[in-house]
Amino acid sequence: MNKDTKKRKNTKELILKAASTLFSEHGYRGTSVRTIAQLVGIKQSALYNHFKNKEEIFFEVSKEIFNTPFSIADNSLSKESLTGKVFIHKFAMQYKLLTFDKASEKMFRLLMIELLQNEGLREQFMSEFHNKNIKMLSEGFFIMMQNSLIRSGDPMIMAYEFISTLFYIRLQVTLLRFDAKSTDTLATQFEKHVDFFWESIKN
Amino acid sequence: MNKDTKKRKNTKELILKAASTLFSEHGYRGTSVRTIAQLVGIKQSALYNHFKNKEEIFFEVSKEIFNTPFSIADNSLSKESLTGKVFIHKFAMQYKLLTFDKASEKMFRLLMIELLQNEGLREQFMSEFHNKNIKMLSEGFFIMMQNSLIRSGDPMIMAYEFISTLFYIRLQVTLLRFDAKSTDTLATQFEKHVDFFWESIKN
DNA sequence: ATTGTATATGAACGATTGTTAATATACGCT
DNA sequence: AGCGTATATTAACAATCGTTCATATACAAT
Repeated sequence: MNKDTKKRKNTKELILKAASTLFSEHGYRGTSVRTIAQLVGIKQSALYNHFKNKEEIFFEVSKEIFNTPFSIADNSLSKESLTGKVFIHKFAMQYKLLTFDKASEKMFRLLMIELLQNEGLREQFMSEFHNKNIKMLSEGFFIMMQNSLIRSGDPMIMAYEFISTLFYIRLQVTLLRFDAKSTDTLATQFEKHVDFFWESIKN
Repeated sequence: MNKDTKKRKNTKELILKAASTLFSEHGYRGTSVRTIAQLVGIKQSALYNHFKNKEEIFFEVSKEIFNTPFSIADNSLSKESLTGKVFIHKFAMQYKLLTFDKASEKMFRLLMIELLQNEGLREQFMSEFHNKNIKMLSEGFFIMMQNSLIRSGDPMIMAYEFISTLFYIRLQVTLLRFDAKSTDTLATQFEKHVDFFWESIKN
């Protein structure tokens, strides 16, 4: 009774959880409302007590993709960036953490699967995933440059160079883990990238 | 009569062309055999005179993805890599060319769309797109190192750093062009990457 | 206890899917 | 000219899709 009550209460959340799992494995089109309902343990018609339609379920799920922010807050940036290599190391480790975090991984997979099928997702990818990081890193490198911690150059180019490798490693990890393959070879890749990159820009 | 004859003759090719366009825009699941047939100008049942089923059409199309090799042949590598920056510049320009080439772009889109839905594509991506390039570049950097053209270090890490940014730019270009947006900002990004990278490794 | 509300089920719908079979048409070959 | 082969059409199929509706059940509030 008590269990049932509890179960009833959070059906909506269970639906979202099931849907996010299925969407991140088979995409929007590859996931049917019947499969979602089955994973929750209800019939498909019951879904419509909680959501208007399939699209709304996907929309709710996809909102989760970009609300896992990097923990380096913008205001502490100028202080952080004075630490030079520590700053970029910290950033890379955050990135690594998200790469191997189960929930983040799921959302990253969903993003990759639907990136070319969903214009809204593309725009969010550009603004939240790319521009935001480029901006933050550019500012960091600019400050480092002003304090002669690194050689002079275009901070945006540096940001590009730095983030692109992180992204590439993440994509590879995601692909390997999707097939339950080992990511041992890539385990230290993030750190190696930080080392190489810092050698490239340091004064 | 003559025209019709010609049309008849290459229906199979027309199907593949139509299918590759549709698959690269809407993915495998998002493309129906009726839509393919419609684009060719025939009824869907006629497709089955040329292909066993939908999957076979996709398979034939996807074979095209990885058969656009980089023109830098393996045997000329050791000679090429002695040119140092010229070598990596050449490589990057090849990459840029493919990025903006219509046919290559289409195949790259298809690859990205189906990457997480098709295990075979993932494996090919890893072996053809990743490992092959890493290997070629690693060997190049190794030779440059032996000839003191660049600073010492792990050639594979260098290869990683070099290819990841190229890939990241290509992905961005592909996304922007998918929405018919301008890629002006990214036009010189490849060259800037080469310059930055060479500064990072040169002796 | 009764009522109202929220949530579940079962059944059905129209649309679309990939595929097949019977049939028609056009072409090259002898 | 006629025959055989290749390729087209028309029609239908079973399956699956997202969605709706009438109805049943359980819970909270009165």
